[in-house]
Amino acid sequence: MDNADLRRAGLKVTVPRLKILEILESAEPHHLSAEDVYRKLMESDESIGLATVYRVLTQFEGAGLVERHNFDDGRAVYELASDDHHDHMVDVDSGRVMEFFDERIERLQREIAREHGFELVEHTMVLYVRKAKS
Amino acid sequence: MDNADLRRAGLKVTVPRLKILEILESAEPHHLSAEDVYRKLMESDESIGLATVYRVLTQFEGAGLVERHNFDDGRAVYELASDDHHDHMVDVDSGRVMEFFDERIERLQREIAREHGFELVEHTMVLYVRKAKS
DNA sequence: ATGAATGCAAAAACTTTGCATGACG
DNA sequence: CGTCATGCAAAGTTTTTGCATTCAT
Repeated sequence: MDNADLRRAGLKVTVPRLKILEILESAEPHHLSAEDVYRKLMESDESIGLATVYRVLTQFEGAGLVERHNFDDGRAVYELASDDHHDHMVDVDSGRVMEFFDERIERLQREIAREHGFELVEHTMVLYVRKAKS
Repeated sequence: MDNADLRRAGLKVTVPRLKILEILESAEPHHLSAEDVYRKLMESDESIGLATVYRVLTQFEGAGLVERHNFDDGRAVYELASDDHHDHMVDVDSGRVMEFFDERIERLQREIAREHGFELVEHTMVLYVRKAKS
């Protein structure tokens, strides 16, 4: 029920928004840059402007439908906001991005924030890794 | 002995490189964008091109002299690589960036990588926090 | 002297904006 | 129908590159 998701976010239901939502849902890997989304739209023979892609992604982010991350190569990537928070692990050799969740990290982060007199609002964590030598 | 640092990195000792190194050393806060560095150079009446700033920062990064981070606003910031690794905490209300180090986190990250069959090369972690309500 | 480094300007990459047209509710 | 959304093109940002000149060793 993507329609409902959009309405709930106060956004009109339009073809571009539905298509982009659909692309984000079926994306593998989950992380797409605006260009990635645009390219996939082209492949599906949709004539949707790149500007619209940016606008829609930004709106989606504002509405909490997607999350925006900045990996260390400097371009923004978007990913559908699922309820299950997770962090990222990047294989520096292959560039492959993996997702993982570790409760110990989550707990520790909240604790560290507290120890400094703050409360944790959110966090980003990316582990750059390499296959362990066998 | 910045001279030695540069030579050790295989870089010729030039005015731009020395000046930029100096700026990074005395920077408060530690994190400067290329523009920030450029602006400070202008203030010191140095006529060094912005392109050179980018080139030098990139070289420094390659040489391990500085670290590059991408905070969530999308522009790259550079910071002198000190031996003491640390992570960052950003106060979402004030925008203030703080540094901290926590061995428990470091250890846990290595452990998580290992559990997934990888070895940790490096990592970035930013905690977005807010002052705890009193 | 010779290769590396610089400055400038031009270009590339990424993202945002203005405006007229078209679509949603 | 009124407004909001879109497409296109133009402009903004940030970063990179080409090339002639200058500098370090």
